[in-house]
Amino acid sequence: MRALLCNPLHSKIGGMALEHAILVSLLEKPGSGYELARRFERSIGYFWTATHQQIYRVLKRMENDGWVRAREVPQQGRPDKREYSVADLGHAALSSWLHEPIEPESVRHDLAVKIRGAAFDDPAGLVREVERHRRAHTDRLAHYLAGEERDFPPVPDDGTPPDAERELQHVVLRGGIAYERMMIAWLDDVLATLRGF
Amino acid sequence: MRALLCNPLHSKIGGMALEHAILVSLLEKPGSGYELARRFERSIGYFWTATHQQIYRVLKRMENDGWVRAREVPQQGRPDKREYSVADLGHAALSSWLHEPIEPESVRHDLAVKIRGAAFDDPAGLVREVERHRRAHTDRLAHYLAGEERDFPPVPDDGTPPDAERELQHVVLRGGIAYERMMIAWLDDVLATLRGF
DNA sequence: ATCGGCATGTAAACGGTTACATGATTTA
DNA sequence: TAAATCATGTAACCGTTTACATGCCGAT
Repeated sequence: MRALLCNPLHSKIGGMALEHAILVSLLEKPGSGYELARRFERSIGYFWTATHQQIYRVLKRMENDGWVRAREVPQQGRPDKREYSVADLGHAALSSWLHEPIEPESVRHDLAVKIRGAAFDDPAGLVREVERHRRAHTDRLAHYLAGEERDFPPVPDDGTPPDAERELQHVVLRGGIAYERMMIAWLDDVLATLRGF
Repeated sequence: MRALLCNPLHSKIGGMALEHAILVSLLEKPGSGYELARRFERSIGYFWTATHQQIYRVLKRMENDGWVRAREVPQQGRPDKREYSVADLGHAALSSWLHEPIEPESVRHDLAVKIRGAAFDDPAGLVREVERHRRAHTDRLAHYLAGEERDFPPVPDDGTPPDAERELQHVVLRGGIAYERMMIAWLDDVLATLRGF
């Protein structure tokens, strides 16, 4: 018996958000592939990682699809660059992605696997590794807090209308801060547990 | 000029933790591919997802490598199954993975991309989506809390030595609980921000 | 009879990672 | 003169996702 083909037209639901992350970043500010790669090591990169190879490949595809436009920018003292900005098609693609629901993300949490695995090996041996992770998270927290102070100083409410772009960047950053604080507290819990053996 | 080959012997640092998640799960309790797939929808699956196709493929590779052993188990009223358990080589592989450091995981956070993208579309239109996510997280929290009550009831300290396997499973579950609580609080923050426009 | 659960797979497409590659300019 | 930064790629590999596929059993 033949199986039914049941997906007529709609291509790839979910997944593949790199395009969208790039669109958002280019809407916030146009830039070259190189500049995007830099941003993916900072702001945007805190919740979506990508390497320059990936970015160049995807950028090329997006240009072919008419999602972005490139402009040659001659520079002095530096190689020329191709500055990308979002075209109407790209803006529309982002908009339709924003309107389709995505599944609450499935987690990949190596450290949790390690912690449960430690029961069959050497629990105390994991302490150093967990401490390393705790340090990484306190570093990131400090970095986020510094960024918050720098970019989002408290403003007295003077009736000026809120800037959506800015407010939304801030609430995402607050999410990062909450995440790091939660992780640090949890890793303390893990350390206390490991040291109990 | 020729580039130097600079990785002599060690294959793939990082990545590829599915093997290790399977090893941990099989150490906790031997089982068939099908049973593992079930577990990856529950307990272990809360911090590492995998489909049955992936599991069967990896299981076969692990069997070839001598990491796991299969035992044919005839069943009545059901198809026979191949029950896997961890071999010495697998235990050793897990142990060496546990001892090598891993990078604190890089996050992939679709929703954060959406939230920043909403500034260029319709911020208010995201409210329903964020509410959906909030509901998913409260459901998962309730589920975790029920599991905690069921599997980890409070025990008066009567001097019996702590069970590492159990304690470590519990601390991982507490991590899941802390994560869901953090997410719910943050999503409330996001909703308040979105409603402010 | 059909549906859901048990049980095990193959194959294609896609996304991400790593290694390799080039070449200019500024700074130490 | 060496290292770091700017700038842009190609190729191979590997892991993940999705679609397709089979067949038995028990319950409704």
